[in-house]
Amino acid sequence: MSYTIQEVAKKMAISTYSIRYYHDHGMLPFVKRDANNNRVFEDTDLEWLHLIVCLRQTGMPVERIQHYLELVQEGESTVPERYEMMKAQQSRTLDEINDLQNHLKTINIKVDHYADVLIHHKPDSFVPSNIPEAEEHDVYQENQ
Amino acid sequence: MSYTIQEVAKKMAISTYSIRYYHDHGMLPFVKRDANNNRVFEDTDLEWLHLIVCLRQTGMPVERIQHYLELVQEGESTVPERYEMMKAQQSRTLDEINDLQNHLKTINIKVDHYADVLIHHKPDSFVPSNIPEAEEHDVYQENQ
DNA sequence: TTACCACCTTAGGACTACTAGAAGGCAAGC
DNA sequence: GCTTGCCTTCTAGTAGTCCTAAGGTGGTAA
Repeated sequence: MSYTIQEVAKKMAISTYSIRYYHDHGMLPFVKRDANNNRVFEDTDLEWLHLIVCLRQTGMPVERIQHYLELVQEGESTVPERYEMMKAQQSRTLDEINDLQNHLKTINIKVDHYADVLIHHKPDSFVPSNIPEAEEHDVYQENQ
Repeated sequence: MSYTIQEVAKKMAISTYSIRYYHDHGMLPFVKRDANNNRVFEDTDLEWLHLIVCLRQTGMPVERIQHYLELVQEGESTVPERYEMMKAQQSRTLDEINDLQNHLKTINIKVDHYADVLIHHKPDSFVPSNIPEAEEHDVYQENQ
């Protein structure tokens, strides 16, 4: 199966700008062109792109993704480094999900509060946000 | 309690650059200065900042956050708009958590695969990513 | 045949939200 | 008096994405 850039954008739920950016920066090395110089995407290109989108949306910078894709093409000797990269990305993503779930609690409190104000005519509190004790971070070190 | 910018950065797990950025852009309207022109943060400022960090990290643009904070200061008449904003943010965040959990599955497959290659000496597959059917999006509309 | 639409292309600039560096002020300690 | 270390402001740079301009191609329809 072949796809146009538009079809791929729709399938992956990203913009055509981003796809061209990834292609122009060497992250989609197997994409072909047709007689009119238009990009032609095959299923393997979609698999590459799927991984790129996955890594990008879990916070890996483009430069690291480029490095990872080079490692894949270098072959089996690079498996240890790729393993470490994926483990790091795994724990990053778990942390991010955890952070988002904590943030969701804060947002839920806001939603519930405003519903109370609107439906039960409770007074609006000016306090913008209550900080749960557990959300304090004391491990953060700047400039390291 | 009063805090320096450094202490606040540590507490909130963000950089001092970001805090200054938020302050300079009017998002921390109550922050005082000491005799040496240094920023002095009180507990209410931490509450504001906590909400800013929460909204920012769940994807709300700075401009929208500024607007929200203006609404809070305008008083109770703006509760309906604030309610809509928080509900939108709630569903955005739920979607993002869901996306991350799907991406995590892809990463988990990679980690498991590399572990297999390293420990059980299975061959490395060149296939970068298998695209689950369920992850295809056909609702995406570009330029809207 | 000409007009028009819808898609593609490249090049280049604008934008957001930081991020970093330079240069300097002030207070405490030796 | 000097160093250290924190703070300040100002300016410039960055990543990644978005957008526009200007143009090419193919299909259809009056």
